[in-house]
Amino acid sequence: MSGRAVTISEVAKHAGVAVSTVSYVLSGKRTISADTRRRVLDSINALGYHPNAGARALASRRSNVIALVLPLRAGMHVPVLMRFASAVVTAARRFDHDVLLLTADEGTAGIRRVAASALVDALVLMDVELDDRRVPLLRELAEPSVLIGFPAEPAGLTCVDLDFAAAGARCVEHLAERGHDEIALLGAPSVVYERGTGFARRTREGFVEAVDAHGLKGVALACEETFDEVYETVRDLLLDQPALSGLVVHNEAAVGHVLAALRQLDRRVPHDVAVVAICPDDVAERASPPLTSVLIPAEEVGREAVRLVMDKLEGRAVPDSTLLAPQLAVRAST
Amino acid sequence: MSGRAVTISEVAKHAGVAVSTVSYVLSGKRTISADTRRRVLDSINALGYHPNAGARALASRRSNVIALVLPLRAGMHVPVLMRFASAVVTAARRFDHDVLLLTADEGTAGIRRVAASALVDALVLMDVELDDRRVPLLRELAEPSVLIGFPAEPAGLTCVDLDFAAAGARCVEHLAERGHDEIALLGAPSVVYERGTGFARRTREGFVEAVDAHGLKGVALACEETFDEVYETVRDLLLDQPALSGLVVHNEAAVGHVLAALRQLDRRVPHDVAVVAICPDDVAERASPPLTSVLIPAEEVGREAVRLVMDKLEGRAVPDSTLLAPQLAVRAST
DNA sequence: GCCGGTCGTCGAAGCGCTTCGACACTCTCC
DNA sequence: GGAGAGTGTCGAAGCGCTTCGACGACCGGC
Repeated sequence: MSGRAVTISEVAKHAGVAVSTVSYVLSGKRTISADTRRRVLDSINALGYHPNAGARALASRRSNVIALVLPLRAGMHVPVLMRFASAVVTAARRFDHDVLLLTADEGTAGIRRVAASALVDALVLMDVELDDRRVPLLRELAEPSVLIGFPAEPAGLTCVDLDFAAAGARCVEHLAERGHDEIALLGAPSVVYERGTGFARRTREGFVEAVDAHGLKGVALACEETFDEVYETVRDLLLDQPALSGLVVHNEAAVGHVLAALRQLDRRVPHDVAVVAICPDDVAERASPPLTSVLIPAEEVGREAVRLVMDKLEGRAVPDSTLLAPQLAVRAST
Repeated sequence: MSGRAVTISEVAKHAGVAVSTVSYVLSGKRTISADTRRRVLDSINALGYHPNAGARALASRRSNVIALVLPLRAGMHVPVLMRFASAVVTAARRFDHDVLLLTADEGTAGIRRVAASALVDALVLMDVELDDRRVPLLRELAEPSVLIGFPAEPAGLTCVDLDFAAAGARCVEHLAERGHDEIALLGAPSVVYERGTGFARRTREGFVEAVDAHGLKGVALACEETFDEVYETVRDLLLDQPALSGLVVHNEAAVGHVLAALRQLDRRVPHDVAVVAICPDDVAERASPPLTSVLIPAEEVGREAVRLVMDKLEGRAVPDSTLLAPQLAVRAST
């Protein structure tokens, strides 16, 4: 292979047509006779032609690349982020776009750079905080963007996420249906609440409201991620509330430790304590016992984010806010 | 913001110089007087100029983008992959390159596409298998590439990785020094061995050889990743070999379960059983007790991979094989 | 049989940048 | 004081593609 790449004009010569005709065959922006199209396509295959991305971007003012901005911070459960990322890449390919990976090291400068240089057509930001430094920048950018997660002031932005408040409430409902009336939420590490990450707070709010609405006794706690800290938290919780019989865990990294702690404290799941998790399906299924859970629909969220950003790119109107309904999968833990 | 972007010719006009002069100021490929350079740089700042990536790629035949190919398969520990990825992005930025994220959904077609369309200048592939379908393709590509991990037949390729054989051996040595003479390796899930992933096998080989060399009794087992399976594996192991006193764990996802299983089987770490892990530092530190470990130097490997690929891009000779020496951090578990 | 309207194709003008050769200077050295 | 060797700058030719306007060929309608 290698050598110089095949260009569109070589294809045109080979097929006996004009360069522009080849371009129109590829883009479909003008009608081309079936016969000509056939000849052009054959030549493309015969020569192994691939359009040059730079030239195409220059001429069309579209790079067909979107940026995926991944902060990679403490307290985030990385496998979940990765599933989002993977879903975004797959979805973007369906729209014939590639994905440029941006991390937070560069701060907002990276976003500015790829937008100003027309390296990307649009942006998808993940793991958005309530007070996110990147948000003001987005507002002044010409490029469309979509956020996965909600900032404090989402007006004028396009955001998509699982409806975490509904997820928290759904877990409470499930436990209430099962007859538990004294329950607790073990949430994210406290640093995540302090940072004001939206999804953690929204889950807690949904939990608290549902507890009130059902007239249950319930408490919401932060939850660190080492075994020892989790053990202490669970032990103290059971000491305080011996009648506690239901637990909602919204912390992928801690969920295994919670189960281990319950084992060590001689509480059987689900007999003594029922456990509902908010976590990806694979984590729930791999746990012992497999956990009843509200799944975090990473694939769906990623796909939706891409769909929205493509709509914006085409100038179509999109809703400011897209909340995906939680789905509860009942397994052995409740 | 927005509106049309500033072009190089506007900068040239503003500074009262030719377009080519601006270009040379930016690239440094010809000498420019300090005075002219100053004026040009001022104009660039005043106008907020950012070179158009597409135009630059077209004219220079360099996109300043490298592809990062991430398979995202079963049995891989995702946080580790992510740390590699993050390191690659950061390192690439130091060379003024961006990173395009490719997953395996497209198979080898994605690699072919981004290379043929000149979207990327070079490729970094992660999580390489012994018999990797992507490898033959790399050989026929004009674009330079670097593999993180080793295929079975690495001749003519550039590969970089932790020296896993040395890591396995290092763990054995450490346990031998501590006086343990009956030990075991708990490795990756069996599917990973079957697939022929290099690092899992190389660790096992290093382990086995070192066991022989030190005249120890040792066994190497695959290790699944649910608690129940891990528990059974550990229980059976201790049943078979009651005198076993040292464990090497090379499986990030299972390491927490191994410790939980030992707790449940009333074996104290390190008093009854010493545990050495091969895993990222944060996992080792977060465990209870904190684990003596050979760290997986994701940042260093990622950085090295980028350095190598940039060298190749510049036409410099690079070694076929780069093995990073393992480093053992002693903590509370041995 | 002529007019207006598609339909299918072509040629050319860019898109914004890099890079090559040329040229006008200024030094340096014999 | 003139040859030779840098310096610093410019103009123009692309890089490979998209897209616009133009135009011939063919259609049906009166």
